[in-house]
Amino acid sequence: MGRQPCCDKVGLKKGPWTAEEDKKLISFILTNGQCCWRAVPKLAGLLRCGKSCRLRWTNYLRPDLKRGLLSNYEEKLVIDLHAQLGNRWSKIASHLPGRTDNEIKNHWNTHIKKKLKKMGIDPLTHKPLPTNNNPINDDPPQKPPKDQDLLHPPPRSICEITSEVGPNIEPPIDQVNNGFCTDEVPLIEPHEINLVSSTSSSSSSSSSSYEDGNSVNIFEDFLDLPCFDWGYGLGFGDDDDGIRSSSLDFLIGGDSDGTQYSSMVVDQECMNLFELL
DNA sequence: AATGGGGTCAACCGCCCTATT
DNA sequence: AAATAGGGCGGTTGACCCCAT
Repeated sequence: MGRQPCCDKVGLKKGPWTAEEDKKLISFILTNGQCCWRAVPKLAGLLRCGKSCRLRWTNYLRPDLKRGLLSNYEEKLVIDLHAQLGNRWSKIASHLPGRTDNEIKNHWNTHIKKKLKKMGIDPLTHKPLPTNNNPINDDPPQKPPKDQDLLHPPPRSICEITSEVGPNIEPPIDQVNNGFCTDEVPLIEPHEINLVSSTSSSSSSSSSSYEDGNSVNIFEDFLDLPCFDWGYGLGFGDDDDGIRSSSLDFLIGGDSDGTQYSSMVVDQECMNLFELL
C-alpha cells in the first residue's frame, strides 16, 4: 500500500493566515526544521492542511525571502530565464535567491507581461509582436519548451530582446554576472543574504497584514528565537551537491531610510544539532 | 465622499512526478 | 510491478488596496 493521506480536509481552516498561526508555524519549523509537511499542522497545533503550511512557509514566512518589487536586474533575469524555460516558475525562481516562484509568477503576470507588450515584444515567444491586424491572443495555451529546445535556443539572443526593455535596464546578464550564462547563475553567498526588515507599512516590507487587521513584523519574532536549521533547498550556501556552508550569517538589514540592521548567526554547533533531527 | 475599475498578491486548486509500501 | 500518498508545480481566484472619476 502507499502512504497515508495528507489530510482529510475535514474541519481544516482555509483563507488568510492569522498572526497566531504564523507564530505557531514559525516556531515549530525553527525548532524542528522542515520535516514531513503532513505532520506539521498536527505537531504545530494548526488546523491547516500540510500543503497550506508548506506554501505559507515557502512563499511568505521563510526568513531568507526578499520582499518588495523585483529590481531591474532581477526583472531582466526573469525575462531571460523565461525565454529559455517558459512558465517553469520554480526553475526561474531557483536562479533568484530570496524570490519565490509565486512571487515571480505574479510579477510576470502583472508587470513584465505588460511591459513587454508595450514594447512590442510577445511575452510568450519573446519575439517582436506581429504588426499586422492579427494581434496575438492575450493568453494562448503555452507549451513549455522541450528539453531539447532548451539546448537549442532560438537564433535570436535573448540579450538582444531584453536589451530593448528600456533605458533603466542593466547590461546583459552575461556581462554583469561575471561571465555566467543564465544557467550558471551562482547561488548567493550566505554573507550576501540581506533580509530587509522595514518598519513601514508598505507592501514591500516584511510586515504582514492578518485577517484580524493586525500587522506584524515577522522578523521581530525571529530575532527572539534560537538558532535553527534553514533546511536544504533554501539557498543558503547550498550548492547543487547539497554542500552547506559551515556558518550562516546574514543581515536582517535595511537601507538608507533609517531601517535598522541586526545580524543573526547560525553557527556550526547549531547546524550539527539540526543534522541530528 | 462615494464608487467603480484596475492592479496586486496571498492562497487555493488540481495535476503530475516521485517516493514508498 | 502496481497501487497509493507526498510533495512540487503552474494556473486561477478572490480579497484588498489605490486611483480616477
